[in-house]
Amino acid sequence: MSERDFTQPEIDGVQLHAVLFALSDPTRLAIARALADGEEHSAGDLAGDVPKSTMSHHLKILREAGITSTRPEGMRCRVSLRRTELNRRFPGLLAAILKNAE
Amino acid sequence: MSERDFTQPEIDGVQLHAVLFALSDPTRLAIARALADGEEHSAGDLAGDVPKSTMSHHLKILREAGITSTRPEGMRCRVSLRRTELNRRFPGLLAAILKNAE
DNA sequence: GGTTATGTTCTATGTTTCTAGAACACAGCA
DNA sequence: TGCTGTGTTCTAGAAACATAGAACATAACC
Repeated sequence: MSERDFTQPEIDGVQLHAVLFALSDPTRLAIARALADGEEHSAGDLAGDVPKSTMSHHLKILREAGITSTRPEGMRCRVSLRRTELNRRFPGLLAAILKNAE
Repeated sequence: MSERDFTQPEIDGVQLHAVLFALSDPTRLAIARALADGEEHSAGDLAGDVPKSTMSHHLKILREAGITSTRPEGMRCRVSLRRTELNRRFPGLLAAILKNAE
């Protein structure tokens, strides 16, 4: 085996309350804001002074809530917002949250 | 003394993550949806088969998050959405959540 | 192979949250 | 005053969550 497992839910299975819960944590909301530039970021890039195990935990919650997508690239990982998909599933939701998080 | 205390935060002090957290619980999201008709509802009216102590707990969280307003009237209480105020504080947020909760 | 860099998983600790029964408080009414 | 309806507060147990150190896994490079 190989290839790390970054399973993420299909967009149609994403639950509204899970999205709201994931973004109700200040640390995770900050991560989402950082990803709002549309670029891929590495976990270390997003971490700041948060320990990496804690960061990994938060990224997992965001990923499993359907908010982010994580892709392995070499020895780091690339995290991005599932903006288009989320907007199809919950029109206007992510935009409203991110805008009001400024 | 008298008059039950239903203190609610001033709208400018309402925190986004608290709003998201309050609505991340399915029971509370259902309460918010029921209140979305713009009418005042009593706690018992909203309760369904949820025990009243549990209901009181959820209503308190919604109230302290700044989402609802509770007014005592006789021996019952009147709960309503702070829709206009919330929309001023976080434009488009509540509408996006309620619409996607359907 | 050995070393370094980047993250994940494991494990443990403490906090918060959910649920709901029991007791209490208040309002209305006979 | 007593009785009933409505809801809050108290209390406790279970479950979920946040945090973070330690160990492990993977990738790149010497």
